Amino acid sequence: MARTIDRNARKVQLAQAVWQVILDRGISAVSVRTVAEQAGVVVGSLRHVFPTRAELLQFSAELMVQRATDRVLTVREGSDPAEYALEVLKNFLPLTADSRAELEVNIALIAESPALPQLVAIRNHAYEELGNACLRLTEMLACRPNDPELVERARHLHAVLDGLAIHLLMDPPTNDSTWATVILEKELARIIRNR
Amino acid sequence: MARTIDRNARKVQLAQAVWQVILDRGISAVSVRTVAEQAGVVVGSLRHVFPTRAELLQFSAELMVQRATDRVLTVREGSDPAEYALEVLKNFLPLTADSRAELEVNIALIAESPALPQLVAIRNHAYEELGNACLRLTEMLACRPNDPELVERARHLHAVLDGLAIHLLMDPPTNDSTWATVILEKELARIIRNR
DNA sequence: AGCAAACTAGCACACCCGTGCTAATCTCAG
DNA sequence: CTGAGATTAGCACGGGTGTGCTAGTTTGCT
Repeated sequence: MARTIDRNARKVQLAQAVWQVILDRGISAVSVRTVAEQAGVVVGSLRHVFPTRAELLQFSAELMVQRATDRVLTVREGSDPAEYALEVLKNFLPLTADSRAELEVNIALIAESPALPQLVAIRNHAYEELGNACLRLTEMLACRPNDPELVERARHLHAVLDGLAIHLLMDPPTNDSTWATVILEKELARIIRNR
Repeated sequence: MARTIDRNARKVQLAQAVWQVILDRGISAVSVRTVAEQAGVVVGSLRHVFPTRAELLQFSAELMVQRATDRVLTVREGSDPAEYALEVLKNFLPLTADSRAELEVNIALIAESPALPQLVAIRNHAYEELGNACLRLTEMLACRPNDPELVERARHLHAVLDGLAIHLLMDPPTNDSTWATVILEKELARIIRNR
């Protein structure tokens, strides 16, 4: 054997190159050549890890979802449930350069799904997970676990969350974005008030 | 002179071909050749109307915004303000095949904006218009025109609207979608209740 | 040291890309 | 009918695309 070295690290490096190309030049500019160049490797090396373009994009999408998941798992449950919920949900808003890029890439990959059917499964899974998270937080805030009535309320919250995410993406990144978290707080307060 | 015929109709025909290609094969598949083939014309003819690819995509985006605007303008103000507001806003949700395709194309074009900077201006304009519409409806429902306090409430509504739009896009088109309008009604009811 | 596996590097092919360009065809005003 | 401008048709160029393929090079276990 030889350098069994971090094959996964190489994959991550290449996925990040994919993201960068998407951010800089749009999804149409993503090719094995542009990505390899962005990553500073030759095409042959890239194709040793990802034999086809589809595999490259699929991994890039999966890693992005993984990143978001990991980020939200770092939030520790505190004393105040509302504060905890807010912290968790803020992780799904593009408030930092990283999460902003994440969302931008996400949208680009969704737009490409007609050509890459594998991507819709990834997207659907992430969507369901986020929906479940909203439901769990709603049940927690309302202190009524397993109440089917809360499903609609959770969907409402989920809609606000994704809507805010898009609106933040429209604003230039330098703009003040506290208004978004204020609206999110209001939405959480509604759930608590109606508990 | 010769057939000064509907040059604009031809443009519309080509724009629709663009949409169809995006829907079927993703934004990356949009080229002058694929679009011309989809429209049933040769590349030369397409390029007589749209000399460059950028012009083709720009017009396609603008027409899409125009379509949505036209659609919403057909709603007549009725007796019940809440009902009127709901009808207006429902036009921005992908509830029909047409509006669904519209949103899908919209997202694809947004994803391509790094490569086509003209698209972000179109997108921003549409976004602002929708924001203004939400504000006007909110003021109407709350019976408090020009109350700056309503700006945040209108943004909240706007977020719910766009969030629901995305969620409807995730669901297969055949699925029941009344839940979305129910949530929208609830959001409007909140505005009225707090008037 | 030796060697097999992992990795890098790159050539080659057939195909699609946008666009400049010319020639043929059509259609109506005169 | 005639001719001019609108429209269609298509060739050609340089360049980018994904991927099959073959050599070189490195690496670490035995």
